Amino acid sequence: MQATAAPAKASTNDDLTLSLASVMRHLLVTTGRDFFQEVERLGLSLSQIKTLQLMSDREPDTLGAVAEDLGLSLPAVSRAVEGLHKRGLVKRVECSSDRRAKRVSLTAKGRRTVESLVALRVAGLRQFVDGLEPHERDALADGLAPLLQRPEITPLRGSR
Amino acid sequence: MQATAAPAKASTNDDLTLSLASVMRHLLVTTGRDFFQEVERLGLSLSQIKTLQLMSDREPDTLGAVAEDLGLSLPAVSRAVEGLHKRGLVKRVECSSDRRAKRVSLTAKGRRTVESLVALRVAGLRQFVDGLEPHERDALADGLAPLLQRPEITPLRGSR
DNA sequence: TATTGTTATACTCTATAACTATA
DNA sequence: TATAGTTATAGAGTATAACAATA
Repeated sequence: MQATAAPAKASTNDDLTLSLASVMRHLLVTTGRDFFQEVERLGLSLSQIKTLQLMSDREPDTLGAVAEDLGLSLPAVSRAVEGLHKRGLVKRVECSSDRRAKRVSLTAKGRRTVESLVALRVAGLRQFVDGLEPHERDALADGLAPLLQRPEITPLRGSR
Repeated sequence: MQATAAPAKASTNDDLTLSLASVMRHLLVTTGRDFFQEVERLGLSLSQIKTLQLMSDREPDTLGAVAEDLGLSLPAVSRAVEGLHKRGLVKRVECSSDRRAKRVSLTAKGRRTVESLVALRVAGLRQFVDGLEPHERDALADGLAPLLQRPEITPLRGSR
């Protein structure tokens, strides 16, 4: 199979979709290990992890809003947050304007925990990247660069 | 920060890792919706989904082997498989050489179910791909192509 | 006696419902 | 009376332990 006159059109949308699926699957299988191991070690439930992640890029918010965003029931979030509170990962402050409501936010410890979990995820990808040949690495970087210009693809910020 | 003499090295491994993480996160958030909705509709547990997926590219195997591969306890798999059996998605045949063991495999219906779930996942990615501008699409295809040559990245096969 | 799979029991997480306190 | 959050209860799903059948 050699390129003739149509060099760039070697790939249909079907092909590209399958390529993307294959690479994503590989990365998911490969890079999740340490992350889930750490979650297990921390003794946190999936809902608690999701809550931490959600709160990490958000102003203090009510339990109801968190429940809504996570697609969980209010009681489920209430219990998840209770557990996070016991571990000192979040704080709850009574809302001054409506004393029924409470605003949840991460503590410094909670923020550190989220960052360490994100770092583990990123570390898995980093291993993959480090294992690439230069030509693979450069091609991938060029392939991703245009996508990062899209407003809906929020850039993940590094640890510093 | 402007590029001076090193044009192609605009991206460090750190940058590339973050780019990859950003795009993956976007795709995961974006493309999972229909899939999980269908899982819910089917009334299958996550362990049952994993079991179906595992068995879809594997010869009939024992419950113990499945449990081992999924990182689940044998009883958990036993119950998951029992549920799948009730729905007609798997069959269990007593092993002739060791009558304690049973070999599990997908039925035709089970295979169709897996295929429909995979199709939903792929459809989400396909939507993303279809929404790309030509230059984004071509760049991404060129960026992924070298990776697909790697033996550890198993190509996903299309429905036909 | 060891091993494969099933059944028993206890635990976690969830959702719905009942409740408490504000509004 | 309605709403934010908590506590009560019941239902999945899991793991460990006890069991049955076979090796």
